[in-house]
Amino acid sequence: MNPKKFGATIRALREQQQISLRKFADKVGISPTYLSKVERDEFPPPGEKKIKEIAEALGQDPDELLALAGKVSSDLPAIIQQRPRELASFLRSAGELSPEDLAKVTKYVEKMKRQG
Amino acid sequence: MNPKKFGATIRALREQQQISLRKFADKVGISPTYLSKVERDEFPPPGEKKIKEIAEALGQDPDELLALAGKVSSDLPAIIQQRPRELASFLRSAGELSPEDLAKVTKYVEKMKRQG
DNA sequence: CTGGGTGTACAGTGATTAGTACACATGCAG
DNA sequence: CTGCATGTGTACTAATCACTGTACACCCAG
Repeated sequence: MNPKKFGATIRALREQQQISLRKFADKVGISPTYLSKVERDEFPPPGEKKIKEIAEALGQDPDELLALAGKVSSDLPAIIQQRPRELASFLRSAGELSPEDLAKVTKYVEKMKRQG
Repeated sequence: MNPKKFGATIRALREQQQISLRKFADKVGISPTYLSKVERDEFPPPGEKKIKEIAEALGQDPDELLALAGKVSSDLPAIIQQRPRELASFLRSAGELSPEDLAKVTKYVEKMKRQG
């Protein structure tokens, strides 16, 4: 989507929690320099692991934050690889579904899981 | 899955079509040296683009071949990023579904698409 | 016995990814 | 006006990725 909003987003959230850049960098295990550049979208977002730590520290959904960074949690590709044809074609269809229809599908799956 | 079967698989298929390594390398746009190493699983599989050309040249499903290579077609992550929460949670559920149940879900989606 | 085709060994490379260290400037508290 | 915290500019770097070129040994046809 918008490829330049990751940094701005996490900066805003960090400022809401009143944490200094250095403290936050330290908490998520990166250098302050790097975080500074990332927050101003001067550097691309970090790797998956760091993004997940950032999400945790900021109380955000990791998948959402990864998406903002133009990434996807690596367990999802791993799942797709188990059944490439079915899941690939599902996803390509799902891309065309309305949000409501997608919600129906999700409910359908939930039901199946409950029934075992 | 088996992280060392990609090369062996494409070598077998290539030999079935009776194409020489050099000709095949040329056809898919890589060097013979490289193909040789890849086919003996001495080098990791090539990038997505080349794998798709290989799939085409061998008449295989690209998603299947990509999966063998431990990869996923990049349009799928792109789709997931449109609705990270829903699709991530769907996939994590789908990972636990039996093949039959997954087939049911796929049919359900197909039906929705036909109905618009 | 040479010339073309087969696959392979060895050695490297250019681009990208995911960062780091060090030094600096500004502001504000005591 | 010192001293400490804040964020930032400059300059690298180590590792990985996705390959390539050159040269070689082998086989077989003519």
